[in-house]
Amino acid sequence: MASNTEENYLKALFQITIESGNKQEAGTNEIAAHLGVKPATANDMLKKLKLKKLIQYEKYGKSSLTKAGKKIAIEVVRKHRLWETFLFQKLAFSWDEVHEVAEQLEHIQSKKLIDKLDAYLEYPAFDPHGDTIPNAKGELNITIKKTLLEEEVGHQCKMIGVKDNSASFLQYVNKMGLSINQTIRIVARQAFDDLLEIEVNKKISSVSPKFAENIIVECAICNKATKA
Amino acid sequence: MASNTEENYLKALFQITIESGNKQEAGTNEIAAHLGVKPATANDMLKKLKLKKLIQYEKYGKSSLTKAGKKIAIEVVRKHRLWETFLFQKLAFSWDEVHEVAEQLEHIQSKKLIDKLDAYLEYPAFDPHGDTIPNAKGELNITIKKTLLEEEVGHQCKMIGVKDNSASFLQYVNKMGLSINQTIRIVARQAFDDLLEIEVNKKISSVSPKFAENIIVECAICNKATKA
DNA sequence: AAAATTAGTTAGGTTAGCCTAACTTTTATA
DNA sequence: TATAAAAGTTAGGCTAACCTAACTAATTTT
Ligand SMILES: [Mn+2]
Ligand SMILES: [Mn+2]
Ligand SMILES: [Mn+2]
Ligand SMILES: [Mn+2]
Repeated sequence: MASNTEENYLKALFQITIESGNKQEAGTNEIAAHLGVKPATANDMLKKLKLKKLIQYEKYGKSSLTKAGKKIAIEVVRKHRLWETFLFQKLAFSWDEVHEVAEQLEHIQSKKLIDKLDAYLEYPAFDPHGDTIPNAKGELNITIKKTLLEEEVGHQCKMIGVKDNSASFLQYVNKMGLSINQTIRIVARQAFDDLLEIEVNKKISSVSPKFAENIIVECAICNKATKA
Repeated sequence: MASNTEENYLKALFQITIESGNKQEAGTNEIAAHLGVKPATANDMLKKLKLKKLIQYEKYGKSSLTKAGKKIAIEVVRKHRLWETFLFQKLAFSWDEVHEVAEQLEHIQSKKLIDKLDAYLEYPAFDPHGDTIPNAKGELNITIKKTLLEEEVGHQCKMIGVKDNSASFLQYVNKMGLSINQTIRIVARQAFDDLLEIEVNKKISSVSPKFAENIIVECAICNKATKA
């Protein structure tokens, strides 16, 4: 069983590699910076994780997850995102409050708990930030985060998250009648000032490009999801 | 901020003293045994907790909680019991599965989380074992655990927990139409064989004394709750 | 009251996870 | 290609939470 700290390293490596850039590896300093520890500390841990066969690592080289390490990393990500969804949907936490608490909850060890939580939330596909939630088998749909700004005119999409987590933006979002899972239809894009006309709940309104690029959407029509 | 381990020691001291016996103190060996560590280990921690002014302790003497220590202990107990209630009521865990997971969840640090969870559960007074849940102010109603066996004939009471957590007993309980918060009326007590006639959901049935002493009830009529 | 038992303490040691300071290897730049 | 900068490693040290073994104090038992 991996310790909380080991889980954090595996998650960091996963996020730096698979999620962010597309190279399947990360340097010691990069990992250390991501976790807020010194390179010397990360170095110790990388050697330990290698011994446990959770990562591949050679002196002076980059690190990458083994199959076993990736499995653990994805489980942690799954727990993190399910807890965020729980906090947001059931306990009325705001977007910007969920992450910190989920950092703690993601280390609770109980397969049963997380699978029951998943069922209780009705198997959500996305967390409140619009990130994909891996399923119980560890399958993760890596959807390219698409924003409302990029959505095509005429298409109907679903809001699945936000990029900006500031209270002011979230209030603005609420005022526009938008929330997670809300259906949005793109009515038109004004060439003159780039304003986007959208239809929400049968009401048409206009939003700025700046606003639109902070709304994450999913579109059944132009979906190009891939399995990881 | 107290570490998980410190919290466990404070909770242990609380449970040994206030809850169990009625002396407000416990010995080093007793605490060590309760936590499954060696006396030498507990001794180290007691000295540390004394330094932090969370307990009173003198060499070769018994230990007791200070006001600050008791506050933390009660917060941990509150979290433990609220999480147990959540697992039981919302995630359909059985009585005997909740404790282990709650041992982990009780250390999550977020005042907001626990207060929101409390609200979400509609401020429950008892956990699935029939133990009182301290409120947000740290007030704890120490109700003497009363069983169905001791309930008076004619009284109407509410089932708040069970003593026996075995799967077989729980199934039996279910079969009798009983569950948490279920109202039970005591119809009669047969002098001949001590069988208890109870009314549940307008249906009358008989239960053995052995059965009755494993059902924890609360009775509005004969309630003698006290504040701690 | 002495002896035996139990309770509690101290000293010294381990491991995980962190650090700083000094060093080495790799990579970038002149 | 030499040199400087960046990246990575090693050595040695710290604290929290555990341990064992040896000790001392308090409490029973005889
Ligand atoms: Mn997060
Ligand atoms: Mn997220
Ligand atoms: Mn419990
Ligand atoms: Mn309980």
